[in-house]
Amino acid sequence: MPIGNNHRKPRRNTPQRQIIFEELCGLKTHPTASELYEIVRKRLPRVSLGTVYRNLDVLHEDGLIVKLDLAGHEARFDGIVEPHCHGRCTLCGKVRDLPEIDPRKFEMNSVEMNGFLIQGFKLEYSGICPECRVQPTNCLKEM
Amino acid sequence: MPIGNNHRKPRRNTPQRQIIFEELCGLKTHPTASELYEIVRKRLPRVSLGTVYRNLDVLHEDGLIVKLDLAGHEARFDGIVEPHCHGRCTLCGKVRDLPEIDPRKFEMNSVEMNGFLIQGFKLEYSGICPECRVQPTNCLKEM
DNA sequence: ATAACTGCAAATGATTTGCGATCGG
DNA sequence: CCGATCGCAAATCATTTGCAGTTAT
Repeated sequence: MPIGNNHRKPRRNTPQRQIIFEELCGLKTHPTASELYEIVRKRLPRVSLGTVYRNLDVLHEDGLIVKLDLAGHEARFDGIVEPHCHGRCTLCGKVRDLPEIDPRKFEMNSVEMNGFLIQGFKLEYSGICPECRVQPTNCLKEM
Repeated sequence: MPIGNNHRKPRRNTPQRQIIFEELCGLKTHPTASELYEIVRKRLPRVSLGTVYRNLDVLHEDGLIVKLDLAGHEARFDGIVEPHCHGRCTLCGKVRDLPEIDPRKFEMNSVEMNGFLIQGFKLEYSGICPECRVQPTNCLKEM
């Protein structure tokens, strides 16, 4: 398959998918799959956790929701797809929305954003490594 | 317990811990616990995976190694504790060391660092949320 | 029709933990 | 000594998957 294969797979508009999407978008929090499952269950008592996982995958794949893989925790999901950052409170553990990165602030030790006192950050790049730029084979040895 | 409780717990210098640490520091890659287990096993045939996990925890807790919780993957470990960033290749999946962040480059769409073509990044803050700054109780409800 | 989708239950895979034995300080 | 640590095995926890029945298009 060609690079950049964005063939949208055929999707069906099932009530499960619709309700999972609706409920997620109605939240300002960042629920885990299980938390969202409990919420969705109120409207669809027979829904399964597997269906929630599968639909979150599909919605994420289609760019309709955001999947947050934050350090050392289960995945959390966000109905807001506009680019923004997240911060986890070191005291209560909650994940908060934070405004888009302001690069100049990284020079400082501790800055404030929307009342959130930022003490640290973790930055993870993605892209193409030197080897794969030359010879894009699957070299899945040393990670 | 007081904030900033850094009581160093009493540690014992076991051969297992020593060898796990040595082998990790001797690698330029970022092994998972299982990968490191296989390596350590060559010198300690009777070591258990649980011991590797427990020692990696201890070493991380004591700041002797770095634990990488990269998006959607098992944890990887790094013997280099000097601050630096990591990038995952979207083609081969390998994790690479990258130089410390250069904030100005974030303005661009695609930049290069040490031959690694950076196409995206994920930023995760940590700090104190507005509520906890006022009333630092454990409010572990909505995350 | 037919392939995407569902609920259910079992499987998976990473990590943690209980336990009785061991051993470092 | 004695409690930190070990090996081992079982447990846990999030997530995925196989399957047979269902349903959207």
